[in-house]
Amino acid sequence: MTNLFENISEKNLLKLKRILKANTIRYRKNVNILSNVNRSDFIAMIDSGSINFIYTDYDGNKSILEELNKGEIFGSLTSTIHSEEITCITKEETQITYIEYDEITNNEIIKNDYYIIFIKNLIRILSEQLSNRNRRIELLTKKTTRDKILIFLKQESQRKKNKTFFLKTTYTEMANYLSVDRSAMTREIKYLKEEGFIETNGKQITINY
Amino acid sequence: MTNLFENISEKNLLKLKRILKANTIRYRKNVNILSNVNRSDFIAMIDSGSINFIYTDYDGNKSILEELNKGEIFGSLTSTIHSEEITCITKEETQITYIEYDEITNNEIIKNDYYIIFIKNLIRILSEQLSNRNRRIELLTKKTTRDKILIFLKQESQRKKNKTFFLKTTYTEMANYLSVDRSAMTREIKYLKEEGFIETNGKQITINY
DNA sequence: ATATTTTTGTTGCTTTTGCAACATTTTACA
DNA sequence: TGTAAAATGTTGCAAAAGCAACAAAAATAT
Repeated sequence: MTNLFENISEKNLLKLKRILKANTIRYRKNVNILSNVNRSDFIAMIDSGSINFIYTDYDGNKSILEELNKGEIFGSLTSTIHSEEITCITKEETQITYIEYDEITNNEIIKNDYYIIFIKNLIRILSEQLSNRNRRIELLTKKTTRDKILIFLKQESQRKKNKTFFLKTTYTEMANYLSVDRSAMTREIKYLKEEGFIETNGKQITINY
Repeated sequence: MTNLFENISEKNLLKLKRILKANTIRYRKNVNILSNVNRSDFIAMIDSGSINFIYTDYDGNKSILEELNKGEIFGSLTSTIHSEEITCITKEETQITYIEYDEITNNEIIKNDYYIIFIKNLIRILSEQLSNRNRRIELLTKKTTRDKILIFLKQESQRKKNKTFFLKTTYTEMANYLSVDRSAMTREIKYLKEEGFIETNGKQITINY
C-alpha cells in the first residue's frame, strides 16, 4: 500500500505540506468527522487509524458502506459523502491530513522538486483503491455465499502468496465485507470444511483449490 | 465525465501525446484486446466505444465483471487483469489510447505547459471511477433485490436531477449491474409498481419516494 | 422486408439465505 | 482481575431469490 508522502524526506515533507496548505487533524475514537467534510473539493488521507462510512436507511438501520485504513484516501471526489444518510466515524484514534483539491496544482507546488513524486504517489493510491473496489465488486457480484467465500479466500491467499494464511479481520467483519448474513456464512464455511475445500483453525485458513 | 485530454487544444494534444509516447489503437467489434495488456504498468483510456471485462469460472460460466465506456480508464494499476480467467472484449468498434505509467512523469513532459491540466484530468477521472465503484458497492451490499432496485433508481434519478427519467441501458443490463436474476428483478419491479413506489412505461421511469 | 437475435414478461418449483434466538467462547476495559 | 461487550457457533423457520422454461415483443441484421 503506497503512502501519499512516500519517498519524500522528513524535511521536504514539511515544506510540501506547507505549500499544499495541508491540514492535519487528530481525532479520538468514535468521533463523527463528517462535519469537516462538507466543504469544497478535497482529498483526505488517513495517516494513522481507520474510519467507517456508515449508511443509515429510512428505517434507521445502519450498515457499513466502506472501511478505510491507514494510507487510504477519501474525499468529495471519490466518495458518496454528499448524501445526508452517510456519516463517517473513526474506529479508533485516527489522524487525517486534508488537502484542497485545487492546491494539488497550485503555482508554488509545481516548482517543488518533490512534486512529481507526490503526484505519482497520489495516482498510485487512487489506482490501488480502484483496484480494491474492483476486487470487492468481483466478490459481491457472485450469486451464492459459497462463491463469495471461495473467491474471497482465494484473493486473500494470492495476496499472502500462500495457501495457508491468517485472516486479519474477524469473521463478523468478513461477513460484512462479503455482504452476507454472518450465521449463513458460518454455516457455509462448515460445509466447505466438510467437503474438504478448506481447513480452518481459528483464524488460520488453508485453501485446497 | 471528464476526458483525459480535456481543455487541451488539438495542436497541444498531439504534442502531449507524442511526449507521452501515447499509442492509439482502433479495434473492431468483439475483439479480445487482452493480448496487448500483459505488459508493464500502463494506463489505457477509451477514446470511443466500450469494452467488457469477462470472467470465466471453473465451470466455464462467463460473467461480466465490469463494463467500461468512453472516457473511462483501465490498466494494470487499476484492474484485476492479471488473472488468466479474465478477458477483455470490445463491445463495438472501439479506440483506445495506451500510455506507459512511467511516461506520465517523464523528463520532457513535466516541462510542458499542459502537463498540469493533463495530470488534473487524470486524477479527476480516477476519482470519478472510484466514486462510481463506491456507488455500485453501495447497491451490491443491499440484501434484497428490492433495495437494490430502489437505490439504483434513486441514484439514477439524482444523476438526471429528475424523478422521471429514461433508463439508458436494457433491463437485462440493469439486472447484471445489480447482480440479480433478471426474472426476479422483473417480478420485483412489478410489485414495486403495484405498491405505487414507481411507475414505468417502457424505459421511462418515475420514482415516488 | 423478412429472418434472426435479443429483450422482456411470466410462473412454478427448489434452493439458498436471511432472520431470530440461543449458548458459548473470546476479547476489551475499568 | 473481574465484568461487560463482542465474536463465534448452531439451528429452525420463513421469505427471498435463483433457475428453467416458456411465449411474445422489440430490435437488429441481411
